[in-house]
Amino acid sequence: MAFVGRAPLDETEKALIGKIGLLASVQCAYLPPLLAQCRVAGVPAGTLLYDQDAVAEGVFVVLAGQVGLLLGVDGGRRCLIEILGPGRLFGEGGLFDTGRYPSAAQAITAARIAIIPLAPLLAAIGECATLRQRMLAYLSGRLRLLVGQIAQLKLMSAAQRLAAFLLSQAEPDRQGGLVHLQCERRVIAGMLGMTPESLSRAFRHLHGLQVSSPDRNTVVIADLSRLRRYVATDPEILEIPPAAEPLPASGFGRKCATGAAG
Amino acid sequence: MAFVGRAPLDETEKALIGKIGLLASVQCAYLPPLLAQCRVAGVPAGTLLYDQDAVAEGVFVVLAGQVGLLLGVDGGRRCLIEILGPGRLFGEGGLFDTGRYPSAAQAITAARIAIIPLAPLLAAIGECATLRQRMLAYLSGRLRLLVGQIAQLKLMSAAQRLAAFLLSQAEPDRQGGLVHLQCERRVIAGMLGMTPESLSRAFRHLHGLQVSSPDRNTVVIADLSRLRRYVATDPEILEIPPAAEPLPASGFGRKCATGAAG
DNA sequence: CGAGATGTTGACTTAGATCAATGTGTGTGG
DNA sequence: CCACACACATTGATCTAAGTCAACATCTCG
Repeated sequence: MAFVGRAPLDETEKALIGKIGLLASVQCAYLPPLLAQCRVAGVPAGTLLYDQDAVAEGVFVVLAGQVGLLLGVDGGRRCLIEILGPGRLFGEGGLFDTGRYPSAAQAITAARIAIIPLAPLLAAIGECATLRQRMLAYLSGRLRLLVGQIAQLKLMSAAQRLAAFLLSQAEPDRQGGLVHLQCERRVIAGMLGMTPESLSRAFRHLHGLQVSSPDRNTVVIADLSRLRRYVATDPEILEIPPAAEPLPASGFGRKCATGAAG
Repeated sequence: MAFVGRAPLDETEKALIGKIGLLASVQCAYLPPLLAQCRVAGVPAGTLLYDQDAVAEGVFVVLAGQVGLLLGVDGGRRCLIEILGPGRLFGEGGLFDTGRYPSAAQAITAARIAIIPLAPLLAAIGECATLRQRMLAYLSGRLRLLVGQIAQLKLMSAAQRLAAFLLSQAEPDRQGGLVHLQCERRVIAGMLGMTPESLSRAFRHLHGLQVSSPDRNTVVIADLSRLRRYVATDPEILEIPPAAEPLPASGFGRKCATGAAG
């Protein structure tokens, strides 16, 4: 791994790692030595932290900056699956079966990354029931998120996906919200499964719903609930009647499963 | 749960459950009593086995028939995430954190379902290291599959997704392969994220690659490797040069990350 | 300041959705 | 057993969202 420098964690960094869901408030004798074996590295933007199918050497935590997870399909094309910010764990994908990283990880911005070596982590998971439980919960949570992403790609328009993304990133502020985009638009476009051009147009579409972008890195949502309604809506039409419950042997084909009483 | 009948497992069914990845060849004192507590139920097509967000009562194994996992997004629309055949486990999504099912499950065809009650399963996982390991591996595997699906939705055309699906289902047969589709086309269309009409056209598109469908439930692939090449290909163009490795700080935006030496 | 990346906008193309019509089965009831 | 109805599959004719291509504006950085 082409990291530019490695050092032990300082106390602030230990605290950040201690806050991530997986390790938070675990009382486990294995944890302090695990943290002691962690190393931290600063990497410039664009660094490939590991490549898809490489043998897993450890898991990672983003301390600062942003990291992208990239998946390649046959034929060399890659797509951005997820953008990870500070506090996010990654590289755990192949830990428990293949032993290889299922996707590649690349620093989107300059970043600080904590490296948790494999052997002591696996040992700790093997010994500590809480940690085990956390790991299972963590994987379950990721699974749910990804399933949600699939549904979004299948059911929602580009503008709706952008709206959903903004909502997921927004810090609430009275009835509105504020979003800080630390990364480039093309990156966001990639994650939302569209081109930068389409993203630009999706933003313009959302202007009509009082979403404005005073500068490149900021998005202001004037009315969160209105945006939520937009996301929950069939493209174009507002205020649809509640959908019928899933009927026996139907409701699969059409995008919208509401054609019951026709 | 509106099951039409429950009975203990017979030996054949125990054998099938014993073959699924999660439980296969686990020597664990907790396993025989766990299997003894399982029940089996026959359900007609269309039965809703559980609904999204319902409190989890157990996990399930498909013994016969097919079960669909449906995820609803806000607004009542649902989409088919996965089609599960015999031997597949489901309902494990919220076991380790929320305690609720993250998606709904519906019988696509008439089906036989084994029900594994929650408490003894969790107990077994808590006690048996192998089972734990299997559970982690199982979740990791599912995670990878879903990530792959996301990439497919983002990068591949409808016909390519169909081709990938067929390849994943094909029983190899010399250089060709045979696929048995037990479910309706509309169901397949839903899972591939397209309409039945588009699926029909995708099939016609694949006729050009020697994929034929002599009857409704059968698809014959004359040349598996040719179809694989098609899946691995940028839409339209065959025989592309190998892609450049992911470059520092680029390769996110465009669908195809191959614009290096231009 | 200039060069190259990045973002936006417009014109155009296209993949796939939608709508509508027409087969094609697959029961169901007379 | 046949006629009827109904769901499913296919086909064709549009329509539209999003991709593509190209021009231009902007930003960043050497």
